[in-house]
Amino acid sequence: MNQSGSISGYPCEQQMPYSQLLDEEQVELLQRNSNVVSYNKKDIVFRQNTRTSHIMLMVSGLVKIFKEGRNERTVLLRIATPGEYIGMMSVMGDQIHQYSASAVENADICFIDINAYRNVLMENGKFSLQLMNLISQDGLFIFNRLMSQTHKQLPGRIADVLLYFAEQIYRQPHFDFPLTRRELAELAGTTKESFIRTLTEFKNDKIIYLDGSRVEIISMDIVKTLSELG
Amino acid sequence: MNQSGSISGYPCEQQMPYSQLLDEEQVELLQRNSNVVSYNKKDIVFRQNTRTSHIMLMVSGLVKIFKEGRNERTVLLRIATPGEYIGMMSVMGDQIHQYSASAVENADICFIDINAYRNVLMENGKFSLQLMNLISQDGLFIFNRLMSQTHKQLPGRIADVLLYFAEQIYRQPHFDFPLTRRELAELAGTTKESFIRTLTEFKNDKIIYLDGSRVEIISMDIVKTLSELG
DNA sequence: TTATTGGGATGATTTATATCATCTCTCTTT
DNA sequence: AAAGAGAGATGATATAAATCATCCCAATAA
Repeated sequence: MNQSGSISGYPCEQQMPYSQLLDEEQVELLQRNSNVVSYNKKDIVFRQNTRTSHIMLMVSGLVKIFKEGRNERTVLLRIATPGEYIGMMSVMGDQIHQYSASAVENADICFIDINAYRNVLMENGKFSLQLMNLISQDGLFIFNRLMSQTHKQLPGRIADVLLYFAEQIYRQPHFDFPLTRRELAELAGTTKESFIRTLTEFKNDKIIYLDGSRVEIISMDIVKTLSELG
Repeated sequence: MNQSGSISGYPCEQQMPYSQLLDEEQVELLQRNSNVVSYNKKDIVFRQNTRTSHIMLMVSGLVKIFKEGRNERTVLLRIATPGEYIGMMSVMGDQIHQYSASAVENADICFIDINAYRNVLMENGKFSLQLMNLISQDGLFIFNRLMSQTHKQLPGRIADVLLYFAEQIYRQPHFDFPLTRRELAELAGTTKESFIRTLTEFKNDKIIYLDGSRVEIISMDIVKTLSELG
């Protein structure tokens, strides 16, 4: 439930998108105002409804971003991978985290002081425009994910989850789910039981190979079709 | 289905958020590169999957932003009011409109050349940061709306629609729906029939007064409770 | 003027999926 | 070694909401 190590700030630059647009002075400013924090699997990074304190950039590992519902229902929005900012919309928006984040596997996250970062944005228009682009992409992505959850039915949503891991996270058609069935269900906007059932059907229909957390997409075409048909 | 008039560019400045952060030269640059286009009720402003061409700022009227589903299902995301940008996330994101927009009532929209606007962003860090804030807010807003649609059941979603008009659009507890029942249903993420039924229940329960498109929220407390309980 | 179309409203029926109830299996914990 | 505790799996049941089928009414077209 808590943070441990804290190494030098320099991995931040490597992972930071468009850091090549920064001049030496700007890099150094960010450097001086960053530090990397390590999290263990299941550690909470931040909780929704708390004030934002830093810009956070994934250095290594996986972190899940989720919304905890008042009446128990929690929704998993996305899995953040190295090189991605987390909580950026909230930092730039109303300064209150709109969702929570926790480590799915051990993760290092670079914390950058907001004011230093804003100063860089203020004086570097190109960098600033690129960040705007990232925030927009991020918004559109979550938007599409939620559209999937709202307006597709189960098989389409499960297919979306499979495609998400295969295309966005692992970039290959075979992988191990890094999440429990319950979490996967939250990612698909359904219940654990329904998720399992539908996944089992996919397995029986030979669309995927499945053994525990091991998955191999046998027919990518069918998965894509299911996703498109909704 | 088409655009008509086209007046001088100056209303843009009045409606543009944070225009007070611009210097005279920047205002003039935007001025020279803007023009206002008038739309009649039901006119399409832009269609999803088309390339973005301009920054668009609402000057007057109401415009609905919606996603058209392949298999007929269309989702109404929000109603844009004067002073709001439309399509901004797409312009700043991947340059392809992710949704469509059409006039709900006669509307004037200021079209600003993207390059002129970007130039201003590049040289005016404060303005740029504020825009980032707007985009983030916008993202969080749509995010919350879709969360409502995904994870609340009907009464909660209908309550959300009522609150949306009462609080965001008209800022008073009595108003006329500017949309048909079908469109309202799309806003609530349901079908026309289910929407009508639930609204009728609200009426029978004396939570609202309802006559045609006329609505008066009698018990704001109950509506808010319904929204919160989901 | 009559016919046609589209919105609004309701009842009856169907259906997708959540909920409930078990059962097994594997880890921890003691 | 025994006893929980939690994950995965599967069948039975319940239910919210979609779909289907009408009907009315007002606006527009022929």
